[in-house]
Amino acid sequence: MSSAFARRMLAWFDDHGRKDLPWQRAASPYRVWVSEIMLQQTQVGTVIPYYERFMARFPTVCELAAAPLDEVLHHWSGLGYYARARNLHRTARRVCELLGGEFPDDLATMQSLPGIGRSTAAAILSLAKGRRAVILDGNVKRVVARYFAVAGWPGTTAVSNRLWALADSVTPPDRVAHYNQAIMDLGATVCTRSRPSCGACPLRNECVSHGRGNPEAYPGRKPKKALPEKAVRMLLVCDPEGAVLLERRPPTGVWGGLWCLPETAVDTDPLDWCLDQLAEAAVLGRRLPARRHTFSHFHLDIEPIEILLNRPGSAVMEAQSRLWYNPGTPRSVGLAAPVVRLLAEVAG
DNA sequence: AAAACGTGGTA
DNA sequence: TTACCAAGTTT
Repeated sequence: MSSAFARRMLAWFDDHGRKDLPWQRAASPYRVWVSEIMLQQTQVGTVIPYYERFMARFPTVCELAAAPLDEVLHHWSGLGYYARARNLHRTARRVCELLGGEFPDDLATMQSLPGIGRSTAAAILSLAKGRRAVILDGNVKRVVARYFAVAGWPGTTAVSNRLWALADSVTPPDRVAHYNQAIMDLGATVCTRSRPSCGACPLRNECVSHGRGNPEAYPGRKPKKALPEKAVRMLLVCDPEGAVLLERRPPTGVWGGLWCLPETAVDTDPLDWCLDQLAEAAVLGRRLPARRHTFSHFHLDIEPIEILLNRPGSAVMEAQSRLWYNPGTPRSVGLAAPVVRLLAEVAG
């Protein structure tokens, strides 16, 4: 039995829903899974080109499992939240090697896979397998919070539990793939965070916050905190052939597993660093303009300094986690966005 | 429970 | 320029 909420949502979907997104064509658990991971905290327009490149290179879960992590991170380079890519690779190996290449049929097993939480598990089961499963992403939270006028910030357990229960109560038993797509589409295109188009909403007559004239008050905002400040120096150690020294980041933390420029404290002498780390004498090159990088949880002031070596990097002693990267002949490794920008500036 | 985890768009 | 935040999960 389906609610008026669901019936209106499905009728709206038939006329206005999105039905031609890349991951909706030939939908399969693998294709939906990759899209759902990419779409976590990331907008559709940003994801599409990454998705197309990724699926062209890794058409099946076992081809993804067989690939080196460096190549997976390479295809993720610039998308952010790189734990998603590391977990994607781990889950691909598990599904290919332990589950015979098939994704699980139940929510609990699906959710036990790395990087797949409650909402993503439900999205895969409903969108790719037609199973009734309740999703609660940012769009659903906004639609439900406004429709029922649920006060408070969804980051708290109490509000989150309430939203899950309400989302469950309006999710119909049939056509769940269309329904879940519909409520996400409505949140993305009509019930937007600011200036929602309530005149175009199929739920406006029953929407509590619309009735009260304050839909934008929902969901409640996250309490704001001052972001910590950090400052680092990034070394562009260049050899005569145009190669730049990169270091692999630790597997956890910011840019985990990616190759980045060597970082030092801002008061470290870069030439001393070369002597120390590379046993090489060097000269200072250009000083590039400092830039500010804003993460979701801190500010990072980056002070890039170019250093010139007088012999090829290949001749210089290199540690396990270092490589000489020549932008002219790029290797298939993951690079953080600020590093890509800096390399382009040095080349130009 | 709260913090960590990226990047680009928007106001 | 800064603040806010988008198809969340993990620790």
